[in-house]
Amino acid sequence: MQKYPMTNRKRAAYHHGNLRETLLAAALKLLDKAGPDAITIREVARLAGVSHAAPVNHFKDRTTLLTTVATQLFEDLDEVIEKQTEMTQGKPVEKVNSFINALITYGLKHPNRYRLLWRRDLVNNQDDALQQAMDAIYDKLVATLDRSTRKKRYDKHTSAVALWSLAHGYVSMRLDGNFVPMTDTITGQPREEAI
Amino acid sequence: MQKYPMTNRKRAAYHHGNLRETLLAAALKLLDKAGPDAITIREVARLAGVSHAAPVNHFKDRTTLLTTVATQLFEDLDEVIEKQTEMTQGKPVEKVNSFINALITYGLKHPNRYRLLWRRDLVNNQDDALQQAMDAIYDKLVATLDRSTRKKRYDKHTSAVALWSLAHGYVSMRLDGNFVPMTDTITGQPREEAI
DNA sequence: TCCTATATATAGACAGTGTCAATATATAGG
DNA sequence: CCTATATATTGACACTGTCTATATATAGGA
Repeated sequence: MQKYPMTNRKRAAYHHGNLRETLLAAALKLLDKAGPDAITIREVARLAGVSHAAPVNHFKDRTTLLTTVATQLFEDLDEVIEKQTEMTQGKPVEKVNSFINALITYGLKHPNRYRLLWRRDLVNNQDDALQQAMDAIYDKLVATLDRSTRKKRYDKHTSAVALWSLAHGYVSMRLDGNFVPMTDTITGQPREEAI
Repeated sequence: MQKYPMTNRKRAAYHHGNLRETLLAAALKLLDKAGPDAITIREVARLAGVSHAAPVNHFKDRTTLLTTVATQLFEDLDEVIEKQTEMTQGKPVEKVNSFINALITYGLKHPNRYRLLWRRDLVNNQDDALQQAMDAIYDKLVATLDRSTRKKRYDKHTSAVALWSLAHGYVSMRLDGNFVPMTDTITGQPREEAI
């Protein structure tokens, strides 16, 4: 039993039935293939097989669509990091290691997703869900960091921002192709074990 | 004696005479005012008082224009850094300090210029002049770093990339408004003396 | 079952964009 | 003076995001 009847099996009905998710999937596909700028309302609609104005019912405008995509990506990243840090044994500081490694690995593995994450010009930075998703990751880093040291030489936010900066700067430059490609210059070891 | 006669003092002649520089100045103005995306061929032409297709004679396309602007900005930055490090006294490592400080200060002082510097999607990354301008700065950091330590614990490129990453990541996040605005969390001192 | 409010879709228009082609005008050099 | 070349204009095209008006489908109450 279908929720929305179709006039025939091939053509979608006037009402798509699941357009919101279809649009998000199409946007993600475009993102991976051609980067953040390739996500246009009209192309996404085209991929979903609807008219160019249909998406407005689910996303007020392009910014809203991209904000939703970015939010989902942050949530994905959070999950990845969660898994990585969770299965890490040893001293607490090893969890910090895992955290940063997961971040870097994600960036190098999904260049265009990572790029969208930091394209503040493409999203609504005031969006609650987006802020929450970002905060969740940052808070996790701060907490992990806080548990990793007995004597606090630096404020935990200081360390968190410094670490995150280092990782983000590194990934950005790797993705941009700036400077030397440097898989193992930081530690002299394979990157997956670096930092 | 003007190079190109004018029909009257108000209206520019058919031939502008100095359009290339005028376009670059207009682009910079737009950049500072409204960011990289605000630099459109047509708006730049409008500011210069020429038709929308006139710029093509000086810049093949928008990417070429933005590449030229970015190149000039890198050259500017190089000069600023040069001056800062040059007038820095004390141990060699103080020059490294100055270098990074100059970089961060530039970013916080000229947010939109700094943003353009790292918008690889807007420029032609294969452009010789651009690459040369970028390399000049990076090479300067490597050289400064190399002179700052007797015993090399790390490869100089390793240190350079790490330092640059840290600074760039930090500035990016400050400009994006991510996390806490943190003028002095890194050292507990005013930023101009930090790192 | 019908009726209506609401959700969801379409089509068409508008202003804006980059870029191209055809054309016009100015300048430089023999 | 005359012509090649540099530089500018106008107009067109295919895109874009967004808006309006309109059409259709669904859901829920009478």
